[in-house]
Amino acid sequence: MHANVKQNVVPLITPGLKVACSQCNLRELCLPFGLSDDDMSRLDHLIGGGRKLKRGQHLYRAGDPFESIFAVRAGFFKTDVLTEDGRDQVTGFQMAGEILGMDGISTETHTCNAVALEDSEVCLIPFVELEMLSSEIHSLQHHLHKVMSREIVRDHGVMMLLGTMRAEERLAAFLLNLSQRFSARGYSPAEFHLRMTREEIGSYLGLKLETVSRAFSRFQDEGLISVQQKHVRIVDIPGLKALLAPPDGRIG
Amino acid sequence: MHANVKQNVVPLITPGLKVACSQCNLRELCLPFGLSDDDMSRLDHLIGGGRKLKRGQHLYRAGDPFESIFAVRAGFFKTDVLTEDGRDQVTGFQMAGEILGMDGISTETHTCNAVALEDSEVCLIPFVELEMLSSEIHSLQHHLHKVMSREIVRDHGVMMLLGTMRAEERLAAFLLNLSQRFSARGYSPAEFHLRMTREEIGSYLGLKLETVSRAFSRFQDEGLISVQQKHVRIVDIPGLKALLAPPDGRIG
DNA sequence: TGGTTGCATTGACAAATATCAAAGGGATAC
DNA sequence: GTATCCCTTTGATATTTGTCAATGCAACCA
Repeated sequence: MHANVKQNVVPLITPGLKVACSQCNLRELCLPFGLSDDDMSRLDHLIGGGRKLKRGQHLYRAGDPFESIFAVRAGFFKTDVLTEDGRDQVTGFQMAGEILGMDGISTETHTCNAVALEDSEVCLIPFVELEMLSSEIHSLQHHLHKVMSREIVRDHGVMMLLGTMRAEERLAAFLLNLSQRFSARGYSPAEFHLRMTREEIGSYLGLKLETVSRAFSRFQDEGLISVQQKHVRIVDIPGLKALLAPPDGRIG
Repeated sequence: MHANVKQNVVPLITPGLKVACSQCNLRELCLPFGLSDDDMSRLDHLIGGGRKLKRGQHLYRAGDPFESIFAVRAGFFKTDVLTEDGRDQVTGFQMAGEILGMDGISTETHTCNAVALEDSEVCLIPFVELEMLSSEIHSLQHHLHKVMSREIVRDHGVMMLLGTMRAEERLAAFLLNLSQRFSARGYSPAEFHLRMTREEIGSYLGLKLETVSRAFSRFQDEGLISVQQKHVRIVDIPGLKALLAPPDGRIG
């Protein structure tokens, strides 16, 4: 882990790493969604190459000057916020096609840390240039707004989770969310590897790692999932969904 | 309350309600921030008039088609999300100069409800036209992005609160946040009226209303605040801030 | 003005989750 | 290949918050 910190001092842009939205199989999930071929190639020219990160490396840190947003090309990230008083909250996990770094726009400084949870690859999208291009291409401008808005809506969902659900409901919602996102990327919705630790899941869900572990075990005992360390197989998706039923379920 | 629902069926645009950013004393807090006089008058022409709402009225509801964002001109709002399974989460409280409705951009449909908690007034900002103008006025475009980004950062702060703080810490953070926002608007940071019920505070903070009430009482017993129903006076701001000190405070 | 209704407070108890502690299992580094 | 370290699991107990219930307070309506 300390080794990674050291490597991270110099931002490792990989100039040879060719990226082209038009060739990318994530284009339907990512920023170029809905662009014409012509507009997409203009976006291609803007994108400042790719960058590879090893597991554990930071893509950016809170306090770094904001210059670009990032599109995850491959791999898996977490973002987290640290406060002066020592609190640490994981605010999200990002996978291929998802956009990172929009928190930095408001203060021109990143407000959270983004860390690769496995060897990963991102596209750099310089923000000043993206704004310039998006004033020319209306559909790009609108899609950028949609991406930012989607992040706001996603955050509201997390607030709902943290504000109204109990431990097992939170974990069920989390697993179903991962399942759905893997599925959208062509992976199995039922079987996947968790890239994060129990502690990171707990931080995201507002629980202690022991509580997360116990909930996993309970789900397994109940035949909802099969779990071994980081490998998860969802056996009973409807059963998991049923856990999210209303707290006043007997009434409704 | 039912009377309000009825009134709300017809959106009450108030055509006579003159609004002009250039004359508005909220312009430093609101969307026109940083615009030249000339650009501000272009924004003025775009703004589709104002709308007045009585306490309890909805500005918009989840499911409504998205057309505009709104700037709070006067008054006080809450936003909340309802799920099919009957959960209800207050996602924010908005006061003068703050922007409402950005959740609707992503799906072209509002995803939450916005309700006036006192008689209020908003400016309508038609979003299609705002995008058109912002492709011409770079500073407007950039400021819009900052406003959306600020919302994302704010949401991360709420996640931190919900994920890592205990009941009294949450309430202290909430009161300090209100205090700071009232202060920024020229009101007393120490004495204000809460526009929302204990239940709404609880929903926002992920607590039951009884827990909120007990925390208020405890703060009063400890001489941190003086509270009588909805009237709050903060007696000891540093004391409240100290409550947010690290959970591992003995160590650090 | 008096009653009604909704909101707030408080108490006693129950339930959920955190904390502390110990031990086992895998992955990683040497 | 083996030792180490980190992650995970599980148990016993403590703490926090929720639930249920009763009462009080205040504003609003008739």
